Amino acid sequence: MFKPVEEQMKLLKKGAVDIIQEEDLRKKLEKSRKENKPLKVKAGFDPTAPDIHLGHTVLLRKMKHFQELGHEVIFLIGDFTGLIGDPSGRSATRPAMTREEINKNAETYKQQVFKILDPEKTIIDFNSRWLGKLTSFEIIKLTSKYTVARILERDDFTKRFKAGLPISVHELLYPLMQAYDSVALQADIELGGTDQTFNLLVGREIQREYGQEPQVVLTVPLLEGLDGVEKMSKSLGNYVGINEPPEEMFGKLMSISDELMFRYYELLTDIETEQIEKWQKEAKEGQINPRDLKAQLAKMIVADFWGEELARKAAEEFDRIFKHKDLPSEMEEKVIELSVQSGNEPFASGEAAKKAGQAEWQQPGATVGLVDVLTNLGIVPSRGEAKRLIRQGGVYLDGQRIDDIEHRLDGSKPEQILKIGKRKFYRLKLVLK
RNA sequence: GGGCAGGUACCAAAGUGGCCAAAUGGGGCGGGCUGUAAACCCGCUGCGGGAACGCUUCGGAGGUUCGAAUCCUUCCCUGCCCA
Repeated sequence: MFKPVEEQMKLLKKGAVDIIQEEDLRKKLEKSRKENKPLKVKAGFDPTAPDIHLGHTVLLRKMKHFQELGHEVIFLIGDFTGLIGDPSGRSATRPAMTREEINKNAETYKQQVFKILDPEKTIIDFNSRWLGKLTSFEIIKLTSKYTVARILERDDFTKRFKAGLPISVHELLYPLMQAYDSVALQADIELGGTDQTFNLLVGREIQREYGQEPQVVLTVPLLEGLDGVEKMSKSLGNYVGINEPPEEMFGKLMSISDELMFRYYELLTDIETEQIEKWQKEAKEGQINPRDLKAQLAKMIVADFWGEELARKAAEEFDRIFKHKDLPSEMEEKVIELSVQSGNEPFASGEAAKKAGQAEWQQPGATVGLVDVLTNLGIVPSRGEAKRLIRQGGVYLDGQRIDDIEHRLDGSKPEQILKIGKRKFYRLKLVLK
């Protein structure tokens, strides 16, 4: 039933940063094969992000590898630990979440992970199931199995400690709680991003304390976000959500740097490393246009979530707009109501306008200022922002740049294409009221 | 419990009675160049106003002053040292 150990090892090692200990993993695989019993593979997810993005999929893909090999994958939602706030990778205390938020996010997770994981083979669990039941006595017993010095070894804590930043006591408990998850589940393997290494290792120690065979820790790299520097995260806004529409996804992926593109190939596709390296070389030597490679990557990733057909369409749409400088085939429609009343009340009222020699403002008929259009439609947050945008030449009406902040629209053209910056298009409708 | 140092815009960080809507850097946005890449160049970046200017902002609340981010009181928060 199970594939030969070395064959399994090859797939599992692909893209992994660390396997602690590799020998232990091999042994576990051997035992599983001999007894024809799948390994319990656990990966914990913090319920902070309501939307799964490509960063999460690096780990999900690794989970899928285990599923493909016939092992039991547990998608653990840290609903209890979410109440504490994971300090990993943080320079500040993470705010605790409410029960409602967590539940809502957990639901979203469930809906999304199956775009990658096999629903038949995935067990979803919540750590509140056991952590919520621990008595004070048991918690203290758990905490007695680890020392403060060891917890402070952790990078995040050390950094914060040295920088004089606050660390709350409950944060120190986090690694222990997560470790206890492994005890409760009797996990054979725990997966996580490299930022989780410490927590995962504590799991090994604590399992030993509870008389279990320590889990194997397998870490995957953190995916850099679109900026190529920070890790991909919702809060940094440098992410590609797996629920995003194909065009959106495609566009975002086309905006990444060349360097990052190869990284994404490595971590987000099944392309062999050798092939990626070859492309890298060819791009450098000018044999391949990096743009084309990027388009291929974008297409592949979009296809993972939306299918080939939609991916192809997204690519076409992209070319249409940016290569051929054409209009998108679909644009959001925005409607503005014009009324004679509003038209007769420009910025300054009668007296003031006259004084300033701005009699032309008094034109009869229904008009609306472009600045008002932008703000009223919620395209920009404030009028100042709208003016800045116009003044700097970022606003186009029917392809023509408008850089006059006093530009007004009347009803003569009931429908126009409003373009903001390089990539935002709207179908603007003026309705006379 | 005592002593010390701090809390400034999205972030970091200057400013220590008027010239401060607040230097500088990062980020963001717009423009240019491009391959919606990187690098680079230019501009903008509290709110309202075409502008003059007005309004709100420097942890919270009070106060001194013609005038406060800057001085005083008090409260909250953080770090360090001592106990």
